[in-house]
Amino acid sequence: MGSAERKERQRAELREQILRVARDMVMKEGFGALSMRKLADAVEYAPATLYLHFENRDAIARELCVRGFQELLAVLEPAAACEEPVERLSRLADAYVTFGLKQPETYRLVFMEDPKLSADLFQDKQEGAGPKSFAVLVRAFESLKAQGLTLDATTPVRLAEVFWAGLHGIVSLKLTCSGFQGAPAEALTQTLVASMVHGTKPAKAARRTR
Amino acid sequence: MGSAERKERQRAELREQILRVARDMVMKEGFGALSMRKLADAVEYAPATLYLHFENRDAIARELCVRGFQELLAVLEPAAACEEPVERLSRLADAYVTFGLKQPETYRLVFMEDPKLSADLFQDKQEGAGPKSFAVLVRAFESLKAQGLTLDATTPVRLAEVFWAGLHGIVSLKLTCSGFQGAPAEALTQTLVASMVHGTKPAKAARRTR
DNA sequence: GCAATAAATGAACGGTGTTCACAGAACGGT
DNA sequence: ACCGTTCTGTGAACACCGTTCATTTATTGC
Repeated sequence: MGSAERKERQRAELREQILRVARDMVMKEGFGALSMRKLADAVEYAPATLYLHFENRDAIARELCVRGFQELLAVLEPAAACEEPVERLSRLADAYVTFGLKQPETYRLVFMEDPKLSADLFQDKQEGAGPKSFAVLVRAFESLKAQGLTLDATTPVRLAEVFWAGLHGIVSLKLTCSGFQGAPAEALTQTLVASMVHGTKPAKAARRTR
Repeated sequence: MGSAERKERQRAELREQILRVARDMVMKEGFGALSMRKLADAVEYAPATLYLHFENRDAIARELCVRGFQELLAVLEPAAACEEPVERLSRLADAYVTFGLKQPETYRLVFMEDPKLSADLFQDKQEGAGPKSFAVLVRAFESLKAQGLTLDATTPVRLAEVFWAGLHGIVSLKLTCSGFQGAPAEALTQTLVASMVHGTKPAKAARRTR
């Protein structure tokens, strides 16, 4: 009688295998080079079979997006554990940028490809990796604000949005317009951190800027 | 015999027409929807004819890129004329972001599509719109630094790079992850400006943050 | 073993960028 | 006015692409 469950399991397993192979292809050659036919070839099924498990190519991309974002969240979380607020922000920034540069194609897929793919990522305020990651940043700025290290008139949420934009800008310009910024990404990152930490004693953050 | 020149002129004119139509198609439906066949249809030639004027599709894209960047430079230049440094930075930021949001597909093509397309844009330090635009930002930060309104240990070039990254982050996140940032782009922009203007009296910039 | 259900597929449709042998027009020289 | 060259333009083909659907194959419950 357990055969129904077994079939279910096999189904899920194939689905998973498809996603694994798709992920590999994306990481190696980018999302643009992910074709249903090559993917089918790689998992040794006919192309049409993929459509028994995914509505279409975009559905696969969406799934890879949420997983990619989960990976990002996973590298942010250790950095978020740091107590000292400025240091925490700095580590979060480093973790974010490092992730983007180490996994350029994943980063592209999640943040730079198609609005249709990224749209869902920021819904589901409780569970999704998007809101969770963002919340980590907001908390960092709340800690900074508590120590009077942020712009007075600006909320932590707003600061987090701008900070994220800065990080995303650094990563995505490196990925797309590599010849643009002269400075290495870590230097830019720390300048960004220093820029967003206002107030009495930015000495520590400023020193890392050089 | 002026006929050689006339042919040259006709050739250039057709090339121009192809680019005009291509630009329209990109602005309306995005670069992804620009197909050589549809383009050939629109200019009423056979697809193969396009290859007499452009090496391939990417060559057309590259040309559109440099023109798109020229348009951006054209909206930055008026803002750069402002005397007061903080106000100048603020206007530059607004101009940049407004351009990106008003011409999303052009912006995507220039800054978010393919490194191969954007690579050239930042070479040619004298003539290119890329370096020229960047220089405008650097000058703005030089003015700020002269008034002691920037991070001490950081060069104007570095600050300009980070600032550009911030602007690019704001625009590109709006374009790709629309549901992400709650605040409108202008608000984010002004917070970014306020963040990068350090020193004695950021009151003016800070007020615009709200 | 048989009927029913699920999984997998081959072939097709309409689309893409690109190439190339070929046709046609325009030209310069005689 | 003719001819050979040179440039412009094209139709047909190649090799891909995502997606659909009727059909076949395998698996299940009885």
